[in-house]
Amino acid sequence: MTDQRDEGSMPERNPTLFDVAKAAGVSKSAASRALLRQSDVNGQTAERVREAARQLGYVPNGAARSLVERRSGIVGAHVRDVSSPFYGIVLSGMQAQAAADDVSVVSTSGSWDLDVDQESRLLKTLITLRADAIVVCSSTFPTPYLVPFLKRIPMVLCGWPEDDDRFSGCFIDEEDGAHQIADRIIDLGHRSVAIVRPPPSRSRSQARRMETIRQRLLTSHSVVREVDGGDRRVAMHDIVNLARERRVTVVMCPTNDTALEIIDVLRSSNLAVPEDVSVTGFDTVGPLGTPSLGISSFTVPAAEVGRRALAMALERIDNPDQPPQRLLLNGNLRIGSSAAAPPASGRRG
Amino acid sequence: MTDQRDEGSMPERNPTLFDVAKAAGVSKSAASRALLRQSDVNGQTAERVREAARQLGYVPNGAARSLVERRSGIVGAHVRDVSSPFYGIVLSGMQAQAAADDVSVVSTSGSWDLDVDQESRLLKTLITLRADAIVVCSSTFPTPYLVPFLKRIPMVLCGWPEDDDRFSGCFIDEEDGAHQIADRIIDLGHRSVAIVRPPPSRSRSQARRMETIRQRLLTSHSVVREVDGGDRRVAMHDIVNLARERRVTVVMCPTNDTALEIIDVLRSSNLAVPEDVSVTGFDTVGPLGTPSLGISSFTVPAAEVGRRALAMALERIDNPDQPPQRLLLNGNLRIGSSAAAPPASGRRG
DNA sequence: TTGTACGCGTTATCAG
DNA sequence: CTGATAACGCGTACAA
Repeated sequence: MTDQRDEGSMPERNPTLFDVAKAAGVSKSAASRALLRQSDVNGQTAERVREAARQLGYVPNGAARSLVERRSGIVGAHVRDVSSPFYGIVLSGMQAQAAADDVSVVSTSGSWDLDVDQESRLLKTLITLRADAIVVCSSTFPTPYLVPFLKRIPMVLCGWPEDDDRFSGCFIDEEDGAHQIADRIIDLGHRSVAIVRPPPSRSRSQARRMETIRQRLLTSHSVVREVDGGDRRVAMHDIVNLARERRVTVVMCPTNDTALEIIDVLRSSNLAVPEDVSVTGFDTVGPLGTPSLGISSFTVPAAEVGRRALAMALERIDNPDQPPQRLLLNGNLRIGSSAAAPPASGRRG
Repeated sequence: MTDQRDEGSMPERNPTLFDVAKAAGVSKSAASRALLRQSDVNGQTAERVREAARQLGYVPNGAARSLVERRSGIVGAHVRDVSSPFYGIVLSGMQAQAAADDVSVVSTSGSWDLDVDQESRLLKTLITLRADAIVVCSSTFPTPYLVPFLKRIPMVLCGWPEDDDRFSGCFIDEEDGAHQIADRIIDLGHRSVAIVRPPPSRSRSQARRMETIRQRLLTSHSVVREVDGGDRRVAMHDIVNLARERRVTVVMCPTNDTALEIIDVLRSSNLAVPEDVSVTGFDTVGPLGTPSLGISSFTVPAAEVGRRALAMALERIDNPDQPPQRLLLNGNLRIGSSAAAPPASGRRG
């Protein structure tokens, strides 16, 4: 029954439901019902309460509400690397769906160099918040770490494919994308291909996608030369040499960032793209997706992935016992001005 | 004193402190003290409690803790547009600082097309969570909407400058950047300049930065032609014509995305960059910042802005009554291969 | 050192 | 229609 409180150092305290009730001259319960717009409340008093709430700038305390309602009304999203345009757009998509379904999405995030402990901490933040569901967007966090929570809270993975079939998830069908772009390069007539390997620690999915491309190329008896992308300077040097000596007619990259950079380096070395050598990227989203840039790449529906992942999460909140469900979304291959048929003098494998 | 609970539809319930205590054969309070590593607790029992907590996979309920401690231990970040590389990197910077200071950062986010109501909703989410402080990264959300909360919760603005001096904030010194890049273009000898205006609704800061550039150019008696960036196709058409007719020798863009696209369009139109026409961008972060692309631009310390903004927020939690504090961080001008002296035949203003 | 009792702000139940 | 009252899970004086 404390009516007085000790003022902290902050000038003003967040008004509580009690404050609103007092101002409206009713009890907490009546105020609560009025604000929740439940039916069994007098229109007069209800209006008084709402007015008082507005005057005071009342915002309900989610902690208290979460405690008694046993649900927080928020969905947590963990995004390993927000500075990646792909995941930024995924997050935007989730937000759009959230607005439509009247839930709040809050996210924890980091950068590409997070280690497992740091990501665990971020996930624990979401668990501590008692998010009603969690969407995990990280292509490096080992799923076994998530398993203990799987029985307690709906979880869905999101982004690039994850094999663990204990989990639900919404993914880009990247194997299909890798096949599409490899096939197209073969169709164009290329048989001598350089592929750029990303540093494996940075992204499992990038490594895997290039491996898939390599496998596919080999089925057409192409000659595939691998360039280690670990050291950027060395990689650029190697690529220019390969192209200049006509040992490859196309350079395939794990991302569009890399492709863009390589195109620039090649042109600076007086090699014409695509006349002398073609270049391809992957996972076009954001600014690098503008048509006029013409990077040949696999364009992915990032926002759609976010939307669907959130929808899956919400569905699992209502029905937590359903079996894991996996959704693969297709991207589109777009051959822009950075790729064309190999030059006539190009070697054949 | 309820010992039994009704199992919901979720297979397993989150274990509570009570569960841990029961498993360790002690009371809730003892368990609490053991987990909080307070001193007045027997080493034996403490270990038993911690073991039980580990066995059960206990994660404290943040709502309950927040309620009793009257602080949530989380800092909220609202980011209007996470798909923008700038804010993605700002968020990464905040996260780095948060890890160092042992606080959790959770964020709400959207995309560039959020309206005021939607952003209000997102902010209210953070207030409802009772975040201990809030960092607002939005160059369009009107500060008056924030004022009511200013007295209740430490807030700091972050990103591009905001004039309202009731607020603390950490910003890029973009006026300086605008001056630097304009001055440099003048120094290179350009006197006929096209500047691309962004659609004003999209970003106040972009509009303002171009206006600053324009003002600065006028001091050197340059001829400034404005191109409305609202319709991309029309803008591109206009720019190509201006360049082809030698009515401008340089095109200045509000962002690097735009610059990159324009460079590509110009080159496709058989205009050499920078030989025939120079192009500049702004706010280089992320993939578009790779040196080899050579976009001439103002490069900004986005991660640093995030770090400092979070540090300011934490400082205000401890000392909420301090007056508003503003921090301006400088970027670096980098003239890459996209800008050079105007061609000899370039007109003079 | 340990347990008991209370309160944080809210919703839900049940008497009036 | 309204107002007490009991939880929700946790930290913490206070008593043992």
